[in-house]
Amino acid sequence: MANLKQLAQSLGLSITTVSRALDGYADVSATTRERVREAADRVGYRPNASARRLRKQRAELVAVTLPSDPGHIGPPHFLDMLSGCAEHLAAAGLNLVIAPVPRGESELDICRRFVDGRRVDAMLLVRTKRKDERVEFLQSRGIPFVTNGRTESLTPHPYIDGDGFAGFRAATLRFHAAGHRRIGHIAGPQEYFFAHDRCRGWRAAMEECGLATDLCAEGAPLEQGGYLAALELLRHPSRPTALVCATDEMAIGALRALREVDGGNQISIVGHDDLPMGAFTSPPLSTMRMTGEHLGASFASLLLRAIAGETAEELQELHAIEFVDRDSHRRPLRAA
Amino acid sequence: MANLKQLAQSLGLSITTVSRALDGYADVSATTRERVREAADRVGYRPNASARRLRKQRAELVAVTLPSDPGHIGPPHFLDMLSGCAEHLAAAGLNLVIAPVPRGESELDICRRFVDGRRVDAMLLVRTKRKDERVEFLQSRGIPFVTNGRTESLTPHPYIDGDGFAGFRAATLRFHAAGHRRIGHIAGPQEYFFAHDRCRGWRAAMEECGLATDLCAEGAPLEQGGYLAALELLRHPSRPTALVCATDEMAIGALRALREVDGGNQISIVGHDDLPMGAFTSPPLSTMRMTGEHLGASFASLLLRAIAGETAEELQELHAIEFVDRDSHRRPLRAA
DNA sequence: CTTGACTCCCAAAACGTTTTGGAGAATCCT
DNA sequence: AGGATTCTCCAAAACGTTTTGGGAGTCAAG
Repeated sequence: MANLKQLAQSLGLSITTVSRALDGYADVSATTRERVREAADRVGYRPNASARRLRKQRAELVAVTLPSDPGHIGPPHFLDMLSGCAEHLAAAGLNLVIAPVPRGESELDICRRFVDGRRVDAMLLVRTKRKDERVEFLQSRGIPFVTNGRTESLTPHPYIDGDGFAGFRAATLRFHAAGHRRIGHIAGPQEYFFAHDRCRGWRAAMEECGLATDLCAEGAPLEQGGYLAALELLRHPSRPTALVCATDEMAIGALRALREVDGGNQISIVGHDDLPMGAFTSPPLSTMRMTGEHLGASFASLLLRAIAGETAEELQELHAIEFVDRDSHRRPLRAA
Repeated sequence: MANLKQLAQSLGLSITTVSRALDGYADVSATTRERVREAADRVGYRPNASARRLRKQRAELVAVTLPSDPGHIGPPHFLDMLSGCAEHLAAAGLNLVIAPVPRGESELDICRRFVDGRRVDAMLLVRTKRKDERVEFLQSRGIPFVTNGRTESLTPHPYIDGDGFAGFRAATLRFHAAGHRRIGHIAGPQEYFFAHDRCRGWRAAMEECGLATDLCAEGAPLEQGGYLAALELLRHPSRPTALVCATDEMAIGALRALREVDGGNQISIVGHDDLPMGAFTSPPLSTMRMTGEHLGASFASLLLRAIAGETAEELQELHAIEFVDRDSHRRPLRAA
């Protein structure tokens, strides 16, 4: 409630001494240190954050930009991730501000505002694109940041990501091993790294198996996008018998398309993200997800290490993808 | 990139003039104003946020505490709500920081830290309890805040909430009108206002219809809580034929219990929240939700008005509840 | 020529903290 | 006793902005 000056006056000490006592410096005697601390507790003194930030030239803040483009925000785990991240950051004295992108502004504008206005010490980026202007900007400014998702940036930067290539390759190979030969891919917008990475994984597997890679349709990473893409693949002269979908939401849209076209249950399907609702679709949606326990904490920890000055190469976490097998990936394979 | 001093020097002006030019004061000539603005643009000058905050005695920050108690955080819309809220606040120059509660600390501790450390100008509270110590604290400090959910606080405070009482009363009456006589309620923890409010709505309807109110079981507001509560009600000598559940998650748990006990499909059920996954349960879950378009924006707007000094009474928004009818509320009613 | 109003600008204070660079007193060593 | 060392403490600067309270200069009216 009070400030340092008043507290110092009431104790008959200088501002300096009170400040140092509270910070536990050794150059104030144990006696006065205790006296100061007790008085501070009694008055409920808390240093004024703005003043400290100005003096220490640190904002004690980190921002994460929330993409608002395609209707909604990431998987439902996303808030939990953010929350875990914020909690971990808070333990290091950093608060997390969420920065949605208002219409008419770009994510780059946001970064600029936060960085150049010295509003934050570091940034968190999600939904990276293969060529991501935010990354380029932050690199040019030399401000610490971690991305959730890789980019194709030539100079390395810290990230945390799932190995979509390996995951989608494995899923495709598994379909092949189960006898499928016409395996389609429902892809997300290819400017996003994750979408392109997953697409590459599918393509790699198909080529390893000597199969054609024409059964691929791209759509918005939403239910509707998956629906439309699936309809497109179903119109193909030789229909797919299995579908590997870039996201669960798209997979759910694809399920709707399958139901409409042939009553469903004919075509195997697998998604990615492990959305809770996947457990309730019919058939229950088989899916994949990034391994790892406390992703939010990892994210935060990478950022803290980046702030501490570790080099980008040490700060790249690529997590394996694991299958979450339910039912949709093992529809009976009928002869063509 | 530069600060006011450097910018002023490079222009041969005083700091004062540059500052006032940028803020558009009338006491600097149009000519110099333009000159300053153009120079500022060229250098990419942005005022240092910490300095401004210190001087203006405003943190330009708002915090929302994220409850971490029961495993996860609110309905999935929650992040969208927060995002909309943050966007609206940002337009007024306020940034939203999310403040999850670390283990070992209470939400009250968080409020204290943020408020007494002058880290925020206002607060947002979610998941209110009937008697909420955070509300009491903020009221005692006189800092603006808005809650998402009402409380039983004697002195009024700004809130935005759904009319759970009316919604659950209506849902119960509808079951009664459909011929149900043994209508059970699966309640959330009664210390939460929303849970108690919804329970009261059910109870009021039952009493209006002259029905006993003993078919009520309380549980954690999670799938498992609903499951256990449903099992409890199903053990009752005269089983319910319909179930009104405090949340969709609990309703989904109840559906699982029903499936296990009698193969499901015998008992009508309705939840609240309109979780996306409700569309995929079997039977598809009928539910309710708060009316209103941009809840996040409303939330933010209430807060801005609170900061502007409007009185609490003008800042209470109670939204009607609307039904989202799918299938689970109209199971055939069999004779007892 | 003086007065008052108006225009454009600025020096300095203030916000509340942290940190620098000592100062004075006590203690230790020789 | 005298110098070196250690222990406590503090005055003042600094962080970068906004705001206060004028100060010159110009112009028109008296």
